[in-house]
Amino acid sequence: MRGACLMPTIVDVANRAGVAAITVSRVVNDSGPVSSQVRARVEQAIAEIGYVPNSVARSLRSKRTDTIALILTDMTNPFFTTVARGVEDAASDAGLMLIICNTDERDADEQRYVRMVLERQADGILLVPARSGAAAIKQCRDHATPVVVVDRRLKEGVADVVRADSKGGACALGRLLVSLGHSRTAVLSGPRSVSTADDRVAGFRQAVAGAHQPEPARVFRGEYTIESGRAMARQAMAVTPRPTALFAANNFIAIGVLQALDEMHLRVPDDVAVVAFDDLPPAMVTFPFLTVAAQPAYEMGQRSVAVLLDRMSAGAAEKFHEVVLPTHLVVRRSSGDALREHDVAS
Amino acid sequence: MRGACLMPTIVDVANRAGVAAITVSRVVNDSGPVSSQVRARVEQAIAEIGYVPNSVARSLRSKRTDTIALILTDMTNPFFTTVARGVEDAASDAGLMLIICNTDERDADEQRYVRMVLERQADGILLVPARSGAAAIKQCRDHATPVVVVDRRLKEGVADVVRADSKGGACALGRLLVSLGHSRTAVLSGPRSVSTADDRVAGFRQAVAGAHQPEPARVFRGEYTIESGRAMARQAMAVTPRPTALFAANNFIAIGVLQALDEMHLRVPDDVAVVAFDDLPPAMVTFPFLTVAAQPAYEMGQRSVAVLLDRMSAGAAEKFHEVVLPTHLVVRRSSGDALREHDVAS
DNA sequence: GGAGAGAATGGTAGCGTTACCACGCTAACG
DNA sequence: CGTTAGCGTGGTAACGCTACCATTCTCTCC
Repeated sequence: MRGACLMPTIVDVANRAGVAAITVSRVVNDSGPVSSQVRARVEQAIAEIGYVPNSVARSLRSKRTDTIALILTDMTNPFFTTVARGVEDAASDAGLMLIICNTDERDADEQRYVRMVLERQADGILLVPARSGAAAIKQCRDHATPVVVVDRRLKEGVADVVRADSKGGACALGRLLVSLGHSRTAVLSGPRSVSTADDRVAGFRQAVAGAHQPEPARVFRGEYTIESGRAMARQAMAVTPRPTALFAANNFIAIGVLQALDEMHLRVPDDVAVVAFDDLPPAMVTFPFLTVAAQPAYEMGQRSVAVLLDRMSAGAAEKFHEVVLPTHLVVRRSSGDALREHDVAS
Repeated sequence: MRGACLMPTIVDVANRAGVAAITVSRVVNDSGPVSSQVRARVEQAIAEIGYVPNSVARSLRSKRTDTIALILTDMTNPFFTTVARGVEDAASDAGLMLIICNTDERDADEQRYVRMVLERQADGILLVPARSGAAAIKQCRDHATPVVVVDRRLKEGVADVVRADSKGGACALGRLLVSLGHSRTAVLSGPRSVSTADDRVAGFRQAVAGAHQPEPARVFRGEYTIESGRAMARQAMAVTPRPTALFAANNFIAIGVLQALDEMHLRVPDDVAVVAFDDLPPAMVTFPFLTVAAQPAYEMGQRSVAVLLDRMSAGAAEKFHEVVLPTHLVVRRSSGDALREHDVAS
């Protein structure tokens, strides 16, 4: 069978076993009554000719591909790597294969990928929207394909959403800094059109404002990149009097911040405290140092698949759900000890 | 069209444009001569009814799915994350979608995934074999589906291979340690059935032996995991006289080693030098510390796709290629300075 | 004993697309 | 002027599978 360019089909199996094709189908899919003798004959025939079902043909007929797609911004971001792994495990458990696409935050690529995935008749799509995601979601709806939006918020009731509590996590970090005696703080966040970046600013400011601090947190907006984190850290530390604590709104910004502070010969936490959103998986960091609001990335991936499966069986009529997962405050050395009067004054 | 559960088909477009289905097909795929008037009419019809081609039907007819699969051990390993990103980018450039599967080094899962991917008629498979990969490769060959083995070596001429020069990289690290004056060294490597683990041991031993050291490098074999790295580090440092330098054969082992040394209150590089295979992406580590043999992970992904595309157009007859990418020695602080006589004696 | 239920099997007709072949028409050529 | 070439277009028949309905044969029940 190796030499022949034609793979054996269900009819070949049927002929060899002396039954009808549909009977073979029933054996393969366990989708109908088959006597044990016939089943044995069919299974033997399958083994003998090395039959492998063609799921393209099956999908054309059955309208199901048992395939879902995960369209995200960048799988090399450790947070999304972990989300993706959670998705893959859950998909695999449900008998689904996973297609992965990286948009690098580009709307055009997002729409291109959604289009390709829809052409392939994926049963569902998990989308981390680059910007608003509006066009992508419309494409899916027009094609009657379920979508679940992952990690980022959306205008109410446009699609199912699974995300972490960015505002709450940022608020917790803000309260921590306030409790340590910091009153001059800065948030270094991501782009304006990205909901997590907005929420983290809002949560942090709320914590600081709620504590009746003399001045609100200063806000810097850039990209979710190391380079941008570096630039924002320089800007933030150029303000006089300079902040005593910085909040980096994601892991890449945090790394840029630490690098910039090092270049400026500022020690963390002695000269300036640093807290951040997103933890790094323990597998990637030898000695954890950053105080963070950790997101349950793996669970987010798993839950996203669960919500997608629900939507796939419920149909488009059911009203949309929003799952908001709690973040977890992990206090490490980068946030430092409580400030003494002396520190605050200087 | 949103309400109707039936998507418009090529025939709907054809009727609306007043042409035959095949003509629409030619417009969509640019696969034959079409007059500009007809093309315009067809394109208008497509836009009006929101036609999206069904590539399942196309694949059934054309025998091409424009989809490839990457079956690897664990996408959360930063090395493989980067490989996967290289694969995805190259696949996307070639108009292919990418299916990703994690085997966690389990042969059974590898075969299950290969089977699922073959059923889906993927045009090609990139495989990081869990163990020998023999069964998986046979499955692919029986199904006349091209495979490229990534990262790991294989018995000659079984399939195309794209990998890094594990032996050379390990050898370079060994020579570095020797040149720094180390004569009591240990290799902490991965499982016996994994070629990279074997090659890294062999390369390191060769460097040490070639330098006419009084004693060969001690060898410890475990898993490519943090836990195993930890355990091997404890074993290695329990030997008397204890080694002055350790070589961790991958990134997870390296992290385990550093953690174990810290727990034993041994300083790196003062008390013991450490070198490792695999670098961590700059995006994940604030202040790089480890001296490593860095693999060109992203390029490995890209090259793998290139080789797969070649194989897809060449057919199974052409003889197999092996691409071996060079590693890059990056000397940082963990390997320390040259030992003084005093250090060696103690 | 006839009706009804259900188990075991098969026949037929597509699913939506493209491969293959055929046709008519215009242009170019000896 | 007939012959060839090739462009533009269409008809038909698959690709490999399963939904749907039909058929046969038991077995049970009143």
